[in-house]
Amino acid sequence: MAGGPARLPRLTRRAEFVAVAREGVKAARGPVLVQALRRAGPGLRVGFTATRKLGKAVVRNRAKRRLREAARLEFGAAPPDGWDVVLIARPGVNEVPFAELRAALRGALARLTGPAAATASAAPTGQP
RNA sequence: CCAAGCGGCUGGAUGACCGCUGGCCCGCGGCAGGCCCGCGGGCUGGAGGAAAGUCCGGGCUCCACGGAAGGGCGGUGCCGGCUAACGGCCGGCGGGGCGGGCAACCGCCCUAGGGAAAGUGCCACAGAGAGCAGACCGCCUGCGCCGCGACGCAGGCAAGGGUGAAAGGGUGCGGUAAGAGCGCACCGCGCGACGGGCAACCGAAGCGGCAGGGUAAACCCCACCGGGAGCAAGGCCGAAUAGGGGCGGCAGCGCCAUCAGGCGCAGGGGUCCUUCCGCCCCGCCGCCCGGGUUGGCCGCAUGAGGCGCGCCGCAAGACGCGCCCCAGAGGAAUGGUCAUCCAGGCGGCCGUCAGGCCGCUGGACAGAACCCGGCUUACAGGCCGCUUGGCGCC
RNA sequence: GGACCCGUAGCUCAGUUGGAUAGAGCGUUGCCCUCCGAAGGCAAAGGUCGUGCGUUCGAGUCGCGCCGGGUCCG
Repeated sequence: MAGGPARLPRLTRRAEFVAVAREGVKAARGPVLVQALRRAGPGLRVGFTATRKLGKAVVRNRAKRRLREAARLEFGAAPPDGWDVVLIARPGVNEVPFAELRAALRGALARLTGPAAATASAAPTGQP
């Protein structure tokens, strides 16, 4: 089928998260903050963050699970190619309806990686 | 039936679609093939009673291995039992509280509970006096004074007042100048033959005129226990390589040898300190630099394991038999979206108390990270048992 | 995974061996001063000592259990 790989390629190293936060662009929509960084290679890599300030372990784990499921459904059809994306959970991520969470993610991502944002974003590979 | 207290158990169910992850099997591809790797498919397993806090106890691993004595530090503290062990659990004892009863006594609940007649410290304020006894008001006798009162002096006393958390037994009678265990009775207290109990302890003839205030969650004493670090322990593979380098300090004696060096003794170090012994290893100590701690695998899930039955025990638990295998992630799986049902809550309607129907709402605390045994803390709702009290019925 | 530290007035902090009035500075409020304000002066209010239980005659202080915040090592 056209569902792509079952498991999205993931960001795992702390350095990768720091790079996306420092050099990428970001947009917040409701319960989710999206950071994105243009990358040289093909494909899409995603990382998920839920800080200790968000809540206890059960709250953070659930937040990342909901974000992961939303990302799977949103990115599965048409993954933005050549991007590293970090999804950061904000308060309310576990209380908002799931459709709303998907819409927020879709909106933020469109602003960052859409055609209008391609020119606004600085030279993607021109980092020192 | 209701309420309270105590103890224990449980911690929604079924299904659909889309996903994650461990194991087994099959197919395709990489490969000459197996192993292995990638992709796809099928079957199957996939959070907790607290997974939490990290407060204790262990297993396991490393610190080269082992033994003895002393010290320091830390912990525990009625008795007996259970346990691998514990600061845990069970059963008793002592103490305290509540309830019932005239009482003896009975029931429930709580309990960090060794030693204060080894020593040291502290006991503010008040008060005359606070740990050693003490005299402010006061009581009594004598003298000044023939008598009485007041006052003064000398002496006796500690009953009463007053202070305090606590004032060197309490009440009553006798006794006395006034008093005092000074004497007596009862109560309290200390010692205690003897008896019961494994023990804590219980009972107790008799003796004693009453000594020994409190504080050890103050120091301390006594008894018992404890080496340290932790799965990022530790090991293997890959990669890289060097049992690495620099500076400063200390390296004694003897023998052999041309040198390099070797051997023996001494000395130093080796996971709290000191001393001693066996054995092993190493030049040693301090500071600095470099490498490495970024990958993969093992450890890593058969265990003081669960469930059932029998049997012993008041119990905690022990034993025997049978059956079962029951999570293994790694920015970290066990999820997302719904439907119905079952508890619960709210509102409305019907109805003879019972109850029935409809709609809405709605599921606590919380997420394994090496593994066990406990403790503590969080927790919606439901269930069971015991005790006490109230009401109703027989 | 492990080792610790700190919670006292609105804020920053004192408070020794337990002892009875829990203080200081800034801030707040009121009054004075001034034409008005600032500064200054005078005065006052403001505290479950994070929380619960215990030891003691007596607890901010001692013991235990929790809650919250923070630090360090790997």
